[in-house]
Amino acid sequence: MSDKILITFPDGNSKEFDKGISAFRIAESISPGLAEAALAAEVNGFVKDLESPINSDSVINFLKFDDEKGKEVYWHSTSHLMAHAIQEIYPEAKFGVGPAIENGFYYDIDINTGLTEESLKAIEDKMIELSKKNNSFIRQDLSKDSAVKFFENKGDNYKVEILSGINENSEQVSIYKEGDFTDLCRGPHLLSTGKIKFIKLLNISGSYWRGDENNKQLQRIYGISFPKKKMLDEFLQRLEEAKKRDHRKLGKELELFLITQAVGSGLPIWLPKGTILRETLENYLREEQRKRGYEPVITPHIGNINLYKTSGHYPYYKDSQFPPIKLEGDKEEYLLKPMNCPHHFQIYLSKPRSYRDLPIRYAEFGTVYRYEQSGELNGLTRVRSFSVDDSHMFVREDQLKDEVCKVIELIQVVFGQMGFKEFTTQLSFRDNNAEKYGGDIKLWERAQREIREAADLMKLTYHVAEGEAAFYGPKIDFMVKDALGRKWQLGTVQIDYIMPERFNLEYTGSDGQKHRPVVIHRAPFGSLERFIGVLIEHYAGEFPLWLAPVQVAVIPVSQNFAEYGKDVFDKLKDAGIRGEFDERNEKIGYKIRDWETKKVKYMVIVGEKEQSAGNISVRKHKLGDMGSLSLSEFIDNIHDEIKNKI
RNA sequence: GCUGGCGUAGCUCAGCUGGUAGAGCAGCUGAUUUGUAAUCAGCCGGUCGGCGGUUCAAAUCCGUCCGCCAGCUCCA
Repeated sequence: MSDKILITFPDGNSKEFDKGISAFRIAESISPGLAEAALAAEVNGFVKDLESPINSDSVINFLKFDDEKGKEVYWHSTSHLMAHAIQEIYPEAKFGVGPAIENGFYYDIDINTGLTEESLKAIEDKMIELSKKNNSFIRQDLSKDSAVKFFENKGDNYKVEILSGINENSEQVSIYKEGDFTDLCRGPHLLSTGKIKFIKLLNISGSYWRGDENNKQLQRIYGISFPKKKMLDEFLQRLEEAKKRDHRKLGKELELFLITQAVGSGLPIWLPKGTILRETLENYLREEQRKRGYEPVITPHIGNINLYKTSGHYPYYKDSQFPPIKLEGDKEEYLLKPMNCPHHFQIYLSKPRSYRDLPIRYAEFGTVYRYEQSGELNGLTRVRSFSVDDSHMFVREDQLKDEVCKVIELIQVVFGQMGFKEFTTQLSFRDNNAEKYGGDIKLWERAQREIREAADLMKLTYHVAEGEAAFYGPKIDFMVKDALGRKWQLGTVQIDYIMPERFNLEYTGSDGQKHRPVVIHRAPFGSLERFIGVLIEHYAGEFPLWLAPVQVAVIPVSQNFAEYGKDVFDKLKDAGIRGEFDERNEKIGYKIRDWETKKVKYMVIVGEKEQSAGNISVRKHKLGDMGSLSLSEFIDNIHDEIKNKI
């Protein structure tokens, strides 16, 4: 057997090395720069420590900080370093889990002291101190039993619990030691702590052990780290920028919506400007739906509780509904509707249906009410009253897939129009926990198959999330991130074989027999509130003209030109353009600044020059003075921009 | 719902270890009549989130409730 191995690099070149050589030595042999920058190595597709020996012919790829997998190793190692620092400061600390996440890392710890901002600073300082010691991360493989003994001895009962959950078959586990700190970990890690240079601990929060609210709540510290100061600064800068896009802040500044205790938590009020935005979106979707054969309907905001007992929602979601309204001296109870479907089913049931009638597509911007937990409420993205751009479509079995494809097409059109390029698509399927779901497993399997086939036909890139289905059926969810990187579900398509049975929905087939339609629940926006919340952040409040509540501000240079300005303003208004006339007694610089901060796209400025020439000057948001042109030319341009939804 | 943080004028915020509130912006009034991101002056504006308590005295200390923020849990 040869004591040489052949190492192949990403560029296709290969080179011989001694058997058992570490990835680090290979990197060194290429260049000191690479050895310095490499954080870990991907050997035949597996991420490994740089120190781990390579014993056979391999394909190797060095991971640096700009690789996602490299970052993961970097941040994971930082979480160990943080745990080490915590152990130094709070020797009684017990450790939960501490993974790398999308932006940084966290560690869950159990200590008796409540952590504060100052404790974070202290931990941070200690981390820097430990990093300077440049301790090596040393991996040790050992049997599960001795690992259990080790952590029992250390008093780390959470680690012991993790070990007891590790697959019976795997006898070997690994621990990593760095200075005086040892942690259960499958790795891989950096060579040493000195690689971790710039650290920021971001926030503290509670988190239930193993994500179960019946367990003890641990303290979770989130943080991030970088090899270069500039990267940390840029990251913090981006956080600041993101805060400026926050829809709660912009919603207030741009006077789009209001949430006030006087009305109630999670009950948003649409201000005039926000209402323009919302109605514009609604009208846009109405038109897209009209083209696709949807029929608008309108239903009441409350309904007899029996509707929801029939549907099965009431028992499932009793706790997250506003309590029923009981009529005095009457046995009847009404529910603020938590969803629109049962109402729409009544429309279907209102007369006999033939196979020729299907598909039937009822659409409604229906406002629903759900009593969300107080800790969940969040601006417009999580509220207690929201309006679903809902539709329930009743289709024959043979029409189902085609109809789902049509819905996906509509969602793609809508997201495309809004410029949402970065959204994820998730197929939400059931898991094995039968209690969570209603209906026959055979129907579920069929529905999941249909959904997957439709998603493939429409060339969606998706991932499957088991256990994320609704209780009545699987769904396709379209999710978008907000300014702070939190994922929100917007559009959704759900297949439902169960409600049709519960409500005894039927149609007469060509064979003269009764058949059961399939129901599709779908909403491209999802909820108007959430969608607009995310949209505000997406555009940072700088809406495309067709959506902008104020499209043009008309600003006379001084009050001497107010009359001419008013005339221009009236003509814009007659042309259907949403404008405001700024006749305040202020200097022009003041007014320009004001409209710039309000993110109004066009300012029309008129003074001596314009009045005598009979034209206008245009200033564009962020771009400045665009020169002068005739009013009619300007109106044509604006009309084009609105029509083309640029 | 849970853990932690926060709650002072419409907005953004100051107010040290207790001595009963302050700025800028916004608003109003007046002067100015202005040329592409803040003209000047004056005025108005707060039961310091609510309720209890400690104290001669509470925005400040304690308790409790409410709300907001971050995360966890939940999400038809």
